[in-house]
Amino acid sequence: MATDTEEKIKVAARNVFKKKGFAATRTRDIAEEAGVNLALLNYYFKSKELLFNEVMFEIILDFKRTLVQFLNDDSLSFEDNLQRLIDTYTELFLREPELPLFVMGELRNNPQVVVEKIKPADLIYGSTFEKQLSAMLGNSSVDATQIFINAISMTFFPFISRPMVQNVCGIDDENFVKMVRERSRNIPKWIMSIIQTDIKTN
Amino acid sequence: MATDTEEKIKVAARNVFKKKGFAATRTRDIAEEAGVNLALLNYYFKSKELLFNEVMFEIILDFKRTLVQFLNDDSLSFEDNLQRLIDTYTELFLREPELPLFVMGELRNNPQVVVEKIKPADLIYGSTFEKQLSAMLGNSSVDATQIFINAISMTFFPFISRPMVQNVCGIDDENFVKMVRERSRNIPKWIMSIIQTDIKTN
DNA sequence: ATTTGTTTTAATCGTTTGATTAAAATTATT
DNA sequence: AATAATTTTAATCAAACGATTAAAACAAAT
Repeated sequence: MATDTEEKIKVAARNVFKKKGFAATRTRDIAEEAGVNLALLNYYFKSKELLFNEVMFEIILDFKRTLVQFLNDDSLSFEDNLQRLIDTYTELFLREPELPLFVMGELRNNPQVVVEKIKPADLIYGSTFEKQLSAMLGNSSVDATQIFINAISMTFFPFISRPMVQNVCGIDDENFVKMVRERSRNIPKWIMSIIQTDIKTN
Repeated sequence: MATDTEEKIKVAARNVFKKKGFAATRTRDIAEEAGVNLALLNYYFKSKELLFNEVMFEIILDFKRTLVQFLNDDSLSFEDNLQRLIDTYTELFLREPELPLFVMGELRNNPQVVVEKIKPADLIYGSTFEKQLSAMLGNSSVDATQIFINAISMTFFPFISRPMVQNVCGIDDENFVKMVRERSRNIPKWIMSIIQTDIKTN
């Protein structure tokens, strides 16, 4: 059972680490953000590194949860499942804008750890989602994985390159939210276009 | 005219900064990588921060160059221009795998500086590429910018999430290269699918 | 050949940073 | 209420880090 203080530190650590990454955050930043004495970080979490690991694993799991949640629902069509997946990630990233870049950064710093925690291959292969997608593609030349990568790319990347996107589109924060929500509605349609053209050309 | 030493430092700094980011790199790392005395960094570049800025601006400009290069060639069709753009970024990222994540990281740390350096809106609007794309879309419901974002997303994101992609696809480094090259050939086709479906549904 | 200017080096400085400690404050137990 | 255990605090430590310095090594100029 986590103390009140312990929880405050964890929340603060999550915020600061997410925003600045491991190397750029000082333990004093976290202590200040938590409104807590510096020594308490070590009292509860031993070291900066262990605190980071604990926080990072939680973030990674939040990230993974969305995937797990909507990959195995066979009561919905492929397109509806895809729509839900994209919607959920879009809303997650709207709530926590630093999440995607943080995860990608960790993926660079600790590829094997992150991949081991998420195990994306294990999640996708054998899932309802993958079966639906494969069935739809038939013996098309491009495989299901590439289509999946396209969907994730189109969903994630605008958040990672947000300031650039806002400049290109000439929009403020408020309209960025509208834009990604509209993209979220469009991406399944776009994916279906890709699939269908791909089927026809074979 | 840059000294030999000065250039060695810059090259080393570029490599280390790209890999680890500003906060995580120590000046001693750079000195060692350059095979040069630590004090020479300050002798030639005043401070770690100024060295970083110099290196970062060069990286950002390398990044921008590809965009500038292929956005205004009206001797080629839209699809051919798109193909060249995607090919060039793909080959750039194969040569410098840390580039996309580094730029995105800087975009988070210093959004206004990076956007000001690249000015993507100024590059795109009024460009041949944008005119070709807009002409193709006509009065379709989705605008040219979204299509452009899709192309860039599908091109960039696999590099940013590389370890994840390699796990999902079950491929090693060598086959990752093959995969992104194949994607590079497919993305223009996929983009055309999106455009054409979008036109039809309006 | 001597002087002047430039580049490189080893040593060291002052801060910052993560971590520890010993005492104080608070809470729990008897 | 007295004692023991836990939590919090202020002060401080040692290591790491960016930066500086003074002297040495080297090159250029006269």
